[in-house]
Amino acid sequence: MGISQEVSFRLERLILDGGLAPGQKIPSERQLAARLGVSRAIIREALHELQGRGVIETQHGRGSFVANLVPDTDDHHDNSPLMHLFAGHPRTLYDLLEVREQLEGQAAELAAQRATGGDRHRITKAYRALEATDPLSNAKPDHGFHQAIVEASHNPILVHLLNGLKNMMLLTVHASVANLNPRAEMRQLIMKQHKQLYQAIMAGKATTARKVAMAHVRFVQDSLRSLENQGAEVIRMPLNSGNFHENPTKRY
Amino acid sequence: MGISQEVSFRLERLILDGGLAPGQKIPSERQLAARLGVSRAIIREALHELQGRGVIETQHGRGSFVANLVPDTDDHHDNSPLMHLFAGHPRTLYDLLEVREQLEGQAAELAAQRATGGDRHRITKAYRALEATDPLSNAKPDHGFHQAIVEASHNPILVHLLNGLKNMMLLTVHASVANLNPRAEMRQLIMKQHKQLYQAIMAGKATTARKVAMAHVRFVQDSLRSLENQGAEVIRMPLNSGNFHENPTKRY
DNA sequence: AACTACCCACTGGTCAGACCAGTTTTTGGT
DNA sequence: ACCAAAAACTGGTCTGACCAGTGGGTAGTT
Repeated sequence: MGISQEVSFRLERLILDGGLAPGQKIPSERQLAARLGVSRAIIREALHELQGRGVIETQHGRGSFVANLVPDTDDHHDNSPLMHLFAGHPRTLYDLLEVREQLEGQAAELAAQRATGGDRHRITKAYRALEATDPLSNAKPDHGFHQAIVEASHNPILVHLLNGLKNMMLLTVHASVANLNPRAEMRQLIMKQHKQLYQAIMAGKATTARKVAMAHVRFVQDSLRSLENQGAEVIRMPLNSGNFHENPTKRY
Repeated sequence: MGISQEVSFRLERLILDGGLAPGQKIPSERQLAARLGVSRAIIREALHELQGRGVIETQHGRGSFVANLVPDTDDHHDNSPLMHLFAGHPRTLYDLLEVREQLEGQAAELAAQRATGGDRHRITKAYRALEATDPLSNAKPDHGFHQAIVEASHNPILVHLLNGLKNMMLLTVHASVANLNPRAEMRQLIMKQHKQLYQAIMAGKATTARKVAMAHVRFVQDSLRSLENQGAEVIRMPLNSGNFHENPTKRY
């Protein structure tokens, strides 16, 4: 193992084992270099590695600080490699929606073809709940409705994939965007889409259901895009870079 | 954001977008530095960050390689709920193909729209290799061809999902079925489909490419079904197949 | 005394070039 | 055709310099 790795391990050990609390400042690069008897370049490489792991955060001119690594340990499903790929790559969100458009369309089509009595009942129930929630609806009813449809496709693979994609979405997109329907027009459009989807599935119109579902996803896609063009911050950057601009680390 | 971070993002993006396969070598530090117009130190810091995230692995004297991030996510093949579905449920294979039909179709469509010069070159190369293999071809060239197409879609999510599905296929379907083209007619049909797909993508005919790709998957589906009706044992039950997971990940 | 401007001593960020240490390829002699 | 030395790669480390933000302190102003 190279010196660089050794240093990064040593630093990590130091941080985890002992005195250094989240938010605390770690010695400057030059100090570390002198104290550990290595060049500053090595220190920088080691720090970048820790940064990649989300152990520390660095601020130009101020120093490096121990990151809040609590979330890192308790839900480890969002540090999956795929999530990392995602972090901070806005385009990937659209890649996601691109795929989702297909799968959601297929789910709707299959649901229209295959929904049993029980499925129809569940879908209807979810749809009514969707209609009921008026103004500041959270995303839950929406999710329930789509979930019921997907399950009615009777394709476990599809259920699984869409579930995964949805989780990624939720992790990536600001919650506020998830219910991006503060504007009345938009809410009405979405409700109309839901209604069309519901009716198509209930009528067993597979092709229509597919089209409507795909249009729905595409609509969401376009909405996000236009939001983004308006300067809204759509993507949430996990762990590093994101929050220290707007929310500088507390001083001590 | 510093140049270093920018570079690491750019590299990460390159890895995903270019669909660089796990295990694949990335350019040397000096090459990257020259090509991106930054110093080697920056490249090293960026690489260390990616290393910290587990995106790449580095070997002294040899180079840096794209880490196996897929196995990490599909490493659940033991405890994944998805795998449980498979055990003893032949129908799941068809569910799989059902979804795959969609995604392959989309991949082909996007490839036709987005393939760059490099993509076209890779696809052509894979296609020639496919043509060359005459009789008892193993599945590798076929896989290479499809893989090249999927990667040309420039949608990392799609790449990831199809990769996962393909792995499941391999785990589920008897190898003998993978090359289910002992019969000349069948082989010719498949080759014809490949040709059509290749030409459509090269010609940039997105809709045609999608249709052909979907038809191809459906053809495989039908073939498997008819094989099954002839009494062949198509499904391999993962649970009692002993050591199937000793080495599911491909080497490079 | 309070406020502002400025300077200076920090911090991290980037660069250039050199050399060491492994690996792979090329080469040259048998 | 073979095998071993040499050359041409690869990453690993060091050095010393300079740029770019940050913060504290100090001198000058009000």
